[in-house]
Amino acid sequence: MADALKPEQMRTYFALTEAVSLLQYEVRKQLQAEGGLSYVQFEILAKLVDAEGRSLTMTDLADGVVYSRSGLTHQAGLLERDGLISRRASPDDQRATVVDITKAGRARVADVLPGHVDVVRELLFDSLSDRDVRTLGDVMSRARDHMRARPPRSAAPRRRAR
Amino acid sequence: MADALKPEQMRTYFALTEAVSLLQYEVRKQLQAEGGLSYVQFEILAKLVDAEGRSLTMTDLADGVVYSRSGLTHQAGLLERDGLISRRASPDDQRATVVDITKAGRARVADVLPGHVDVVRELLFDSLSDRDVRTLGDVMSRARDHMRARPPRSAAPRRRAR
DNA sequence: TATTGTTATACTCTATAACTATA
DNA sequence: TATAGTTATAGAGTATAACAATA
Repeated sequence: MADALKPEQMRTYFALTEAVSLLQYEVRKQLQAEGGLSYVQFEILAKLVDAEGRSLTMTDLADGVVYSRSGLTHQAGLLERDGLISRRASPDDQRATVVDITKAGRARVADVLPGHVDVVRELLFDSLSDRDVRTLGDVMSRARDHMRARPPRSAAPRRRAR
Repeated sequence: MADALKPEQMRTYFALTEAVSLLQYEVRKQLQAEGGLSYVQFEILAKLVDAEGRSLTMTDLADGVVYSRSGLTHQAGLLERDGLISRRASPDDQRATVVDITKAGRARVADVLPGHVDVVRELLFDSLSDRDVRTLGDVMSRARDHMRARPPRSAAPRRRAR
């Protein structure tokens, strides 16, 4: 429980958070401007597109998104209001809600995706070599898996400040 | 203007955003739980601590933070209300507001920093070798510099979706 | 009893625009 | 005219807790 990070770790942490913050800012702006979508809404639609026809439950959608259930319900409500998704009771489990993406939803994704990709490429990948990209992917995949493997969100309370 | 990222780029983009998202979630939770601070508030205090006595203007603080002026004013107002910073007119430029961190502000940072560092180490650095850390730092520093070098926020309008 | 999902509600964050004051 | 900062206001996101329905 040392009280500081090594200088190299500090530098890395700051570079990582700052770069990602800049990227996120631009990505959010693009999604909003070109598709009227929040980032979460885009994530939901992208997951549904990725599901390739299989319909997903609210729980499936929540999985991997670090939001509360009610937050997801809210966002799904907005997407449904705009006709981008539809919801219905699951045939298998009457408690579950099954979500499908609509034609309009797919069209919306198709609308914003090119711009989204442009932003990511221009901001992030234009400054990285293929080798950098692979290395970055390896390192961050490892980090992500490590974080995912942690005890959920109900881990032991963090150390007391003192 | 190709319409897709290479598979390797996709993988890297997803790993990066997912890992950082998980990290941010935990960091925010920790700062709120142990110090009642939003992430932005913590950033402001950290910048002031880092300034080592030199006082910063609101513009200095806004620099590097991708928020609106009014947002910064709001957050600074909260910090001042809680006695963590103080504001006064600049002696040099009457238009400017000079911000200083108070004793209580420093104490608050000292309170939350250990827990903050713990979270970052446990979630991020525990899964990375020293070599990974250096590489990640190099790559993300380059990316950050590239993003910072971009035309501000008033760049040409993004490509039209089509 | 546990799980799925929604609702009601309240709070926080952020942005836009109008405004004051100084350079 | 341009810059520094604040205020007022409104909108969007998120969370908590209570709730209904099903497993």
